Amino acid sequence: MAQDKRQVDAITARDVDFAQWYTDVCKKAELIDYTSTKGMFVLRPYGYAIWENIQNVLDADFKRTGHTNVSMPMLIPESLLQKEKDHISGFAPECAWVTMGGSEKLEERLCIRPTSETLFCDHWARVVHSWRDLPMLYNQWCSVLRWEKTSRPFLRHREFLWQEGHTLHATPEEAIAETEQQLECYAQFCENILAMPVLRGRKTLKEQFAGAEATYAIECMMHDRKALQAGTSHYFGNGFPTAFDISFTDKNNQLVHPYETSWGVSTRIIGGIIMTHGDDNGLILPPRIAPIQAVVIPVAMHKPGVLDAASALKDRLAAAGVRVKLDGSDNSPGWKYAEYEMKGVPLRVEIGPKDMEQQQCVIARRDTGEKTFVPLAELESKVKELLDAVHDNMYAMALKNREDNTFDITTLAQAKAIAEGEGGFLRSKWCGALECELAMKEQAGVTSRCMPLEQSGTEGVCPVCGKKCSTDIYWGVAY
RNA sequence: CGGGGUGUGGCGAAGUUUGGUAUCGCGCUUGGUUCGGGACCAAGAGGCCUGGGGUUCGAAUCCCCACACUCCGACCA
Repeated sequence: MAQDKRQVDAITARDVDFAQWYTDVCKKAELIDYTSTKGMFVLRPYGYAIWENIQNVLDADFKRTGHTNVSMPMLIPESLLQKEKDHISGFAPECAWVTMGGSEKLEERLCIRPTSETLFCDHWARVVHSWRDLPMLYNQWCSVLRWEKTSRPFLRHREFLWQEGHTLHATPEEAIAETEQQLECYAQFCENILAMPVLRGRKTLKEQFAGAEATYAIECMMHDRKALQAGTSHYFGNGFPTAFDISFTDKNNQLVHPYETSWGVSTRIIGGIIMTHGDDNGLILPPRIAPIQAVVIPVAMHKPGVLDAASALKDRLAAAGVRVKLDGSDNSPGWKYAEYEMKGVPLRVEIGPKDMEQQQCVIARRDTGEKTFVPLAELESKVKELLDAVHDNMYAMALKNREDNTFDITTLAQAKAIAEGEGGFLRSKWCGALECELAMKEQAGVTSRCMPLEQSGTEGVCPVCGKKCSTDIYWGVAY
């Protein structure tokens, strides 16, 4: 299109340089800004609004299953962090410490929380006494700090926002059920709200969370065929409760340790949304979390009645429960089209003098670019219908990308060829040996993503050692 | 943490090789004309060139040292 020449702020093409495209979108869609503190970012109003919508949906889900929100301290005494030794050895390299209080050196240094298992356990050790106190179903929305060496918007911040659920149960069965329930909660959130298809699976021992007995995750494929872990759910057994001396008297009057879980989703998932759905015109937001679901653009708005007509459309949509914005600024219509495409607004509603004569408006979809003339009488129903259609199409496109780029392999050579070529998910059997997992990393450059919960049950061979085995596993290059 | 790249008004760049006190586009402000895919005209405002040392009569430019961002690895969510 000739008009494209006027795009002064065009972003890097997605398939030319995906990393640069990603950074361009984060900045130009006004999601994020850099700060004077290395590795830390500002979530700007539009970026934070996405997070708020994610919070609203997830928080309601958590509450529906009986969880309540709490707030734990930001600082952890070193002695507390050291109680569970796998945990501290996993997190020690990325802890930041507070060593001074005012001008006084502290007797014991305090870790700025990288995660809060130890804080929850410390608290529970004080308050849990009886089986009647269980389960403890807690969650907190907070930020945590990990001293990362490199950072990228949303994908890796030194400080990031997340929610961490922590629960305590009387039996292992109950705790495992909780772990699975929360994994499924995340999976459905991704699929039904974010239009992101996920693989539900268990992590290998090597990829397991520090201190966990089992780690489950949902894995998504980004447009560049790399993997992003969108959420995790851990089963801890009673390792932490034992280390922290949490015990309760059960129904048989026996003093026993309870079983624990934790699960989390962070702002990283916003990076996943961007990299799953975006295109060369910028962001494409899933309608169900888009801060603006429809933007009304008046055309030739100096002409009599146009602005009033546009305003009426906005009011009707707002009354129908649609998150809608009217852009009455004096930028040209074309400028506004490009602007809201960059910001990923799912629907654009145009109204101008010609439409007013016809008692209609124009609705353009962000995902396909398709424009439809809609009689004004059908505005609300059509907008809702299109929002669902956009969601469904976004999901279908993302699923197609994953399916087209998932390959069954039986040898290391095949794995290497695919990883060095276009990339994608590799599906194979795995014998369970760490050496074979490491060989995949060293020779093919891929790490294990997960062992899917749905196992085929068939027998095959490990692509590295050739041994007969039946565990299905996915490999890929991860963010 | 290793290897590359970059740092000049809000953004993107030119100027650096060959030192002489900063240029352009976009954006911003004001006024006017426009408005169906990033409008046009006019008049303005805004930078001691990432920071700190050094060389020099004189440094955006040459030399050291920091810092930040970015890409590729390693590591990690």
